Amino acid sequence: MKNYSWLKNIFENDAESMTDKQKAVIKAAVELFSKKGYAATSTKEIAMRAGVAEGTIFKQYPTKKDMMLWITERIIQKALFPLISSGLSELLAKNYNNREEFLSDFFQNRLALIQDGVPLFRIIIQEIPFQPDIRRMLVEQFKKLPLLAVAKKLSHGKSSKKISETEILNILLSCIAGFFVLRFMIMPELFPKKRLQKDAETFLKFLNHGLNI
Amino acid sequence: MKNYSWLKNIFENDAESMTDKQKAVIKAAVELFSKKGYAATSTKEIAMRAGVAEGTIFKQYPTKKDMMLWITERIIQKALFPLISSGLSELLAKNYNNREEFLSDFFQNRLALIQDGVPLFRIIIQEIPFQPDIRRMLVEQFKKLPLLAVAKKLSHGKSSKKISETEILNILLSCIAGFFVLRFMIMPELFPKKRLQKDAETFLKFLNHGLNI
Amino acid sequence: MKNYSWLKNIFENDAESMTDKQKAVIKAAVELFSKKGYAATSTKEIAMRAGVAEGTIFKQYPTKKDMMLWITERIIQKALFPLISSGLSELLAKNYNNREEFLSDFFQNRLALIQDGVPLFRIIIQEIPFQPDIRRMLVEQFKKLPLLAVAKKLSHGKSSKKISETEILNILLSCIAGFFVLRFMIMPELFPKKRLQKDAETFLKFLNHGLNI
Amino acid sequence: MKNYSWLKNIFENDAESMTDKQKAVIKAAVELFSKKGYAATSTKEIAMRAGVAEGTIFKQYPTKKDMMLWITERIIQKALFPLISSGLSELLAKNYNNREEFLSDFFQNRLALIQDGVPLFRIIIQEIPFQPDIRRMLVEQFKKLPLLAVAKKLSHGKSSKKISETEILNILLSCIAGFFVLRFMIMPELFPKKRLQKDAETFLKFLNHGLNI
DNA sequence: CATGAATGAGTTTTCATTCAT
DNA sequence: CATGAATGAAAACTCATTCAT
Repeated sequence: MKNYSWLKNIFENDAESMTDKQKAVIKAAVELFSKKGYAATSTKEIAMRAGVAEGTIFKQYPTKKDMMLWITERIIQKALFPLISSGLSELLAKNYNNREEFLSDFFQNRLALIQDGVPLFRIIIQEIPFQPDIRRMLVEQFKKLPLLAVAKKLSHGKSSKKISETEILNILLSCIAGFFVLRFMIMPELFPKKRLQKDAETFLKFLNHGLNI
Repeated sequence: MKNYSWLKNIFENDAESMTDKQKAVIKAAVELFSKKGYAATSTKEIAMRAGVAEGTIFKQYPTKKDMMLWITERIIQKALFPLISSGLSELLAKNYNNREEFLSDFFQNRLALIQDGVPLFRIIIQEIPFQPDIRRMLVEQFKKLPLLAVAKKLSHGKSSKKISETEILNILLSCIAGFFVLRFMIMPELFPKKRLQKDAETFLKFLNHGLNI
Repeated sequence: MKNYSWLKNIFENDAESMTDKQKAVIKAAVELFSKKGYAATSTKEIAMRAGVAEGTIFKQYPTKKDMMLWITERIIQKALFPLISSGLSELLAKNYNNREEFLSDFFQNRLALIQDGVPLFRIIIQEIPFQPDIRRMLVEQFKKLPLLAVAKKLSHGKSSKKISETEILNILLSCIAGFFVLRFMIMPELFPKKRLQKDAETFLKFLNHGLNI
Repeated sequence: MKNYSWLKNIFENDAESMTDKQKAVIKAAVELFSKKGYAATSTKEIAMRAGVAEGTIFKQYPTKKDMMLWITERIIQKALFPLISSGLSELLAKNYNNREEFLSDFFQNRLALIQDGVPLFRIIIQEIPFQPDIRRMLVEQFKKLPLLAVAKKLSHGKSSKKISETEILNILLSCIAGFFVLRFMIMPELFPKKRLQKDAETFLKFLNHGLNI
C-alpha cells in the first residue's frame, strides 16, 4: 500500500501549503482508517506511523473528526469523482456502434484505477453509514455528473424502452457498486485478483444483456 | 426499530437460559452497533439503553468483543442463513416454466424479511472488513447452501451456456448485494422505501435478461 | 485546614448519597481550588490528594467545571448564606437600645465562623469574576435576605436620615467585604490574626459613627 | 477597553526599546488576563489577539509567568503606585479647614483614574493570592508612601484620638478596597456606573463621620 | 526581529473491566 | 443474578516552549 498513486491527487491543491510532516500525517491516517476503521484508529497510532508528535496532528485539524472529514472530502473530490467523470463527455460524444462497446470503454479503462483507489474508497464506504456529511457531499458531487445522459445512451440499445433512464441508472449503480464492494470489501478472499479482469468482462456482457429489458 | 421480528430468532436456542436483562442487553447492543458502529458504541451506552447496570453486561460476555462476536454469529446463523436457505430445496425441486418465475419466487418472498433484518445485516457488513472471524463464519455457512444448484437452475434458461455456474453465482451475488447495500447502507436517502417493491421487480427482469448471456 | 467545620455542611443533603471517596474528592478539590485556584488545579492532583483514581472524579461530575459549580453552589447555599442569615430575624425582632449594640451582635457572632469559612469563600471570590453563573446564584440568594430591614434598623440611629436604606446597605456591604477581603485574601501578611478581634471592634465603632451621616 | 489610558504608562521606560508587536503582545495579554485570568489564558490566544506569531511572545519573556510578572510589576509601579501617590505631598502640605475637604480632594481626583485602571488592577487582585512575589512588591511600594502622614492628618479631625494612626489607615484601606472590589470585581451588575460619582460622595461623607470615633 | 511548524509533557475525559455487596 | 462504585490505562486534545528559516 506504500505508494498508491491516488494519494498524490489528494494533496493536489494543497501540495505547497502542506509540509512533508503534514502529508505524512494524512498518509498514515488514510492507511490506518482504511485498515482498521476510523473509530478504531487512535491519534497516537497515526502520529507514530507518520513519525511526528501527536500534537502535530492537532495543529492541522482541530479534531480527529475534522481530519477524517478533510480526508473523505478529498477522496471524493480528487479520487472518486475524477475516476467516474474523467473522459465522460468524450465518451458521450463518441458515436458507438453498440452499447457493449460503450460499456466496455467506460468500465475497462477504470478497472486499474479503481483497484488502485480501493484503500481510499474503503474509508468512504466504511464511514458513509455514520456520517451524513459524507453522504451529502457524495450526492452533491454526483449531481454534477451527466449520469442521466449516460443512462440515455445506454437505453438506446435493443431495449424495448419500457424502463426509464432513472431506473437504468439505479440498476447500473447497484450492480457496479455490488461488483466492487463484494470483491474489495466484503469477501476479498473469495475473489482472486487474477480473475478480476476476466470477471469484469463477463459482468459487462451480463450488464449489456440485462439492459435489454 | 423497536420490535423487528428477527430479534426473537437470535435468542432461539438460549431463550430460557437468558434472563430478560440479558436479552435487553443484546437488543440494545444490536441497535447501537447498527446505528453507530461497534467501535463507536460504549458499554455504558449499551447498559443505559438496556436499563441495566454496567457490570451486568460482563456477566454474560467476558469482553465487549465477545459480545459482538456472539451477536454476529447469531445474526449469521439465525437471520442471514435462514433467510437465504429457507425453502430453497422446495424451490429447487419445483418445476419452473421459466427462469423469471424462479427468480421472482426466490426474490420476492424475501424482500420483506430482508428489510426487517437490515439493522442486523448492517452490523455484519460493517464489521466484516475488520473481523476475519466473521468472514470465516460466513464462508462456512455459505458452503452448506446448494448455491451451485441454484446457479445451475438459473443457467437453464435461454442462456447460451458460455458462462459457468460459478460465474452466474458471482454475478447474482454481486448484483443482489449491490441492490441492498446501496439502498440500505450507502445511500438510503436516494431510495424511498415506497418504491422498493417496484424497483425490485424491474431489477428482477433485468437480472433475468442479463443471464441470457 | 484539615478539619474546617463548614465542610460537613457542604454535604448536608447528600451525606448519605455520597460515598467516602466522593466526599474525599470534594474535600481535596476545595482545598486545592482554595490554595491554587480552579484553573491551576489539575484533576490528577485532586485525585491524588483524595486518594482515588482519576476516573472516579468523572463518575460524579461530567466535567471539572461541573464539579467546581457544584462546589461553589454548595458553598453559597450551605456556608455563606447561612452565615449571613442565621439568627437574622431574631436579631431584627430584638429591641436594641442603640445601633452599636446591634452591629456588635451581628458582627461579633460571625467572626469565628467567617474565619473558619475563609478557604471556602476564597473559592467564591476567586471565581466570581469569571463565572456569571456564580454571580447569578449569589444575587438570587441575597434577594431572599431581609437586608433592607437590617439597613432600616441601622438607619434608626442618630442619623439625619439624608441617606437611603439602599445606600446604607451598599456602604455596609462594601466596608465589610473590604475588611475581610483585604485581611484574608489580598494582604494576609499585614494583618496578624491575633489582632483580628480588636481590629473588628474598632472597625465596628467606626461603622457606627460613620452611619451618623 | 480598547484604549484605556494607563496602558501607555506601562510602556513608559521601555517605549523605545519595544517594538509595536511587543507592545501589542502586552496589550493583548493585559486584556486577556483581566478578562479570563492568568491561568485560563493561553499563549496562543495572546498571540492571536496581538496579531503576532506564537514564537514572538517568547522573544521578550522566557516564560509566560515572566511576562505576567513583568506586567504586574509595571501595573503596580506605573499605574497603581502613581495613582495613590500623585500629588500626595502637595495634598499633605496644603492646609485644610476640615477633614472632609481633604478626603474629598484625595478621593474625587482619583475616581476617573481608578475606573480607567480597573482592567489592570483586576489582574493584580486576581493574582495576589497565588503570587507571593506580587504581594512583596506591593508591600515594598506601599512602604515608600507617606501613608501614616495621611492617617495623622485624618486623625486631626474631631476625633477623640482614642484610635491609632495605623488603625485609621487599616480602616481606610479596608473600606476603599471594599468599595472598589465590590463594584468592579465581585458584583459589577449591582452597581451601575452612572451612580458611581454619587455613591462615592455618600461614601466619603460616611468615611468622614466614621473617623470621628 | 519575527515566524510558525513542531514538540512532548500534561490535561481533561472516556472506557472496558473488576469486584465487593 | 445484578448492581454500581471504583479503577487505571488509554483516548483526544491543550499548551508552553523551541528552533530552523
